[in-house]
Amino acid sequence: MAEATERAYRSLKQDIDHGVYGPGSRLPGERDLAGRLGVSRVTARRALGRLATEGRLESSAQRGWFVPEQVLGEPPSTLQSFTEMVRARGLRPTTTVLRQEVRPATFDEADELRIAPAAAVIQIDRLRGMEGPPVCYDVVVLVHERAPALARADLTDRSLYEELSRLCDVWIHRSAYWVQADAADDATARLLQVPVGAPILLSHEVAYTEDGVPVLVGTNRYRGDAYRFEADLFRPRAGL
Amino acid sequence: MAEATERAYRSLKQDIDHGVYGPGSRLPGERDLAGRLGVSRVTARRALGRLATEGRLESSAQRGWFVPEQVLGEPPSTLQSFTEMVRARGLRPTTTVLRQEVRPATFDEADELRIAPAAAVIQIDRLRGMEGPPVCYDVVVLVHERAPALARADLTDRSLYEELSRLCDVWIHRSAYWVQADAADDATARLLQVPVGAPILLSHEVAYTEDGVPVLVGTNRYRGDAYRFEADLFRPRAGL
DNA sequence: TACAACTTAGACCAGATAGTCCAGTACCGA
DNA sequence: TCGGTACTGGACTATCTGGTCTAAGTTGTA
Repeated sequence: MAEATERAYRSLKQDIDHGVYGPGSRLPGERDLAGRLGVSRVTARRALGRLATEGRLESSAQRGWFVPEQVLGEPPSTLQSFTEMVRARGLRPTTTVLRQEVRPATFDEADELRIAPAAAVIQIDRLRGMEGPPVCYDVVVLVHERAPALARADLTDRSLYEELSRLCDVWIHRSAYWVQADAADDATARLLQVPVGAPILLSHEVAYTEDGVPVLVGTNRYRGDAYRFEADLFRPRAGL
Repeated sequence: MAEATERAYRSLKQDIDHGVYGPGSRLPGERDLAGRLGVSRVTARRALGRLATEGRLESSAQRGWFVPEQVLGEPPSTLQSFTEMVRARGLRPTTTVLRQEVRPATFDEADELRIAPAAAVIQIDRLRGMEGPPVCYDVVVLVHERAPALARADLTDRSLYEELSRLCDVWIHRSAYWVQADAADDATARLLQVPVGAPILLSHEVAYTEDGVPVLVGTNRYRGDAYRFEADLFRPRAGL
């Protein structure tokens, strides 16, 4: 396979592996896809065709390309919002907004978000639970310019990711994530109704759009006994 | 380098430096370029080739020459072994084997590993550190049949994943992972040299080959202050 | 003069590109 | 229910591109 086709093929395959296009979903149109891949439509079609022969994709004339539903499908390393995760467990997520204001960015934030220091950001503090006591204390800092509508949006019992998509037409595509175990400090213990020193899962996230533009940094503190972070990880084959 | 090639090289380099051809952009075709530079195509190609070896240009067959974007590499959502992670930080991983024996699988293990209950498994307990005090208490249970050589392999200061590949020709492709925050119990506290109740990052992993065959389940307990779990997550585009 | 190093023009190829046309599909408003 | 419209995958064409090769021309040096 030639170089451009190869690149397009790999890029598509990776997106499928990572669940960017989940099972059963339809890919963007060939013309759109070719544009995103930086390749002509004919080349994009060659890559799609190869994925189809491998059973990774199915085409339906005049309808589109689809990711086949697979019983044994590899669950992708998928980014799931708190709201989605709670709903997936059949519970109803609750969210209380503690703070929602526009302020200048700190140096660290400006660095992570690739904006000028002191540029306007929106800070949103929320307390989140699933029908019972609070489970998560959530602090999000967004670039004001990239999501202005969120400065005044009502996020009570709503998903920030969904509102970001609905109100601001911003879609989070990738997040750089880390989690570590920590002990609850005074403020966190009070908010999450646990003893000081209780185990807390501390997570930090920088979320990007498809273009690689950072949109928000989030810091979540979960009750250790009420939350577990799950992911599927892939191991790159050395040399490949 | 001869004179004509030298001239062409300098001219092109200057154009790139001065932003005539910006990052990510495509240069005019070789024939056109050769005309503008007042040299033959072969000479122009020599100059282009030299710029390519210097990393200032990239060629793509049948497409053109491109000015590389300066990329801040996107680390994929990658499975990294403890050994690899420690090495990536420039430290030397140390591993002490506490236990290494073949025993029948429990019901839970048989279920996760898709083997018959009481089938033979290898259990390996290790204490791991990076040059200093122990950081991780690591328990791995492998299917004996799928990796028999590991029953007697010496894993002191070695990576299990690497030995798995080297001795058993088994390559871990994907892992189902979860982590949660926990408090250190007596045994863990003693091994990791932390107070009872100190925050611990508890991780659990089921590792699969490319064929989707489960090979091992691992349970790691990390000192909360010494380890952080990192991943890149992708968000499936709902419905679109 | 002879030789080597460099440059040139030209041709050919497989791969890639933009563009067109077509028939089938989905969707929306009347 | 119907019709219009925008969009889709499928197929095809003409054109361009880098990669490779050959043969001839030019220049400088021994």
